[in-house]
Amino acid sequence: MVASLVGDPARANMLTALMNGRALTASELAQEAGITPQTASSHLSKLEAGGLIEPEKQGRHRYYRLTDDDVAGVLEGLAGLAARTGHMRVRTGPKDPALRRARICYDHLAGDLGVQMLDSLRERHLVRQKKQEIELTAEGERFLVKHLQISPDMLSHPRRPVCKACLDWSERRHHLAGTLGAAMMQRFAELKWAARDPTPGSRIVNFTRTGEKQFAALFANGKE
Amino acid sequence: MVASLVGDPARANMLTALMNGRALTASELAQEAGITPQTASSHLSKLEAGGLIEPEKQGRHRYYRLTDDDVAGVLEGLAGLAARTGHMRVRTGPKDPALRRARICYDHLAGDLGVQMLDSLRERHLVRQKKQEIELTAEGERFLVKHLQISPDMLSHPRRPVCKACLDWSERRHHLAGTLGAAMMQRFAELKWAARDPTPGSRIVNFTRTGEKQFAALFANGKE
DNA sequence: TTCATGCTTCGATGGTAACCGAAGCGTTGC
DNA sequence: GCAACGCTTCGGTTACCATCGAAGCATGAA
Repeated sequence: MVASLVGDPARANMLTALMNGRALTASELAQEAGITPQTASSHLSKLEAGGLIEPEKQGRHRYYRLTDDDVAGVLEGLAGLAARTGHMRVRTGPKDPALRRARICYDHLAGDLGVQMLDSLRERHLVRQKKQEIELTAEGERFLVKHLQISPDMLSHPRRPVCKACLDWSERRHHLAGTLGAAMMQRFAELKWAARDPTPGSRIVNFTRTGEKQFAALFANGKE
Repeated sequence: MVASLVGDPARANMLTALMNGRALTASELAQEAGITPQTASSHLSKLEAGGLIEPEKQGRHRYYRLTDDDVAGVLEGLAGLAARTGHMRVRTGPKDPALRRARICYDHLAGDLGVQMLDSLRERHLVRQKKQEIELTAEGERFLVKHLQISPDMLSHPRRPVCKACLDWSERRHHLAGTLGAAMMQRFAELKWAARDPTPGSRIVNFTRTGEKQFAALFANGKE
């Protein structure tokens, strides 16, 4: 049964580590799960037999990746159910620091930097938020035009809200979604501040050195 | 962890028995799983604590049902993965023929007819699919407007893809999910082609006589 | 009240599987 | 050749948890 495979904490940690789409070696996965290589080897053969992961030999390394998007989708679903009950596993969210820091969520910025950005906008009254509803203020509109050359007209869409709060997987706090969230992410890419990781299937967003500085200056946070 | 709950064979059998959407008593579930009532009781409290099932007291009976469609959806997904490896549990898919033919998966159409629909769309190049990604073609958009009065603008959603492949529990093949899948199911209901079974909690979708004809005409399949 | 039914709690038992140490095997590099 | 490295296999230990018998606690019927 597939569920029992995912049910074991060690295996669940391994699968979580593979959720970013990249392949990892057996030893890396062992370290992720906090177990010895020989135990990990046993787990990995079971996961492979169950069709959840696929191996790829490369020299003396063995890389493992999730079999396909169906597997990833079911794992997301399970994580979703787990999150509802509040009975989250101890290790919450992605372990990969890069993935934690900045990643793509659909088409906008998520992770540490995404949360920080929304915090900054809220703190300086560039947006107003109550619950999931976010509203762009007049100052906010001026800010966007001045610093990011984003005009409010570009943002309206028949069915999609301009601003929306999106719960962050790793941070458990909100980041900015909606057409504005997407437009800002696109602008960061155009300005060469950041780019999606070239690895196929990766959700990591890499910031350049200067991009990170500019970003930090623009979205400074009072608490830091 | 949710997965470990589903992982136990006895609990899995109970959940499978509940997959038709109806509520069953504790003793019935014990019999389904082939265990004594006291063991079943222990399992049921765990499933309830995990948020997978909900109890309803009625006299000296306790009826249990799946919490909601999300739970059913994730269970479908797990069953789909299990089916792929050939390591199916003895009880394969839904027993009820009506459930096999057409049922609700989250908010879209699943079962024999759901799979047939996506097959037809793909075959006539109304959608393009590679793996889990499905894309609506220009012809597809025209088709939707002409035959189902569904305009593409209605479909965009900040957090949900328009099209998505969803692995079918009984058929082991994909059917159509996403906002389009939901919109089409809704349209079928509005056109009185089909309706969810009135039994509370049931996931069966009943097609009317004329509805079935219209559906078959619209989504004819070359192989049949 | 008294009894029957449906379900839960308690306590003890047993089987399964995760886990690690040690040894084995294949690959890479010197 | 030899050594280092990455991973797997084997054996034995341990911890967890599913399981059931017996008793307890409700509800409903007589």
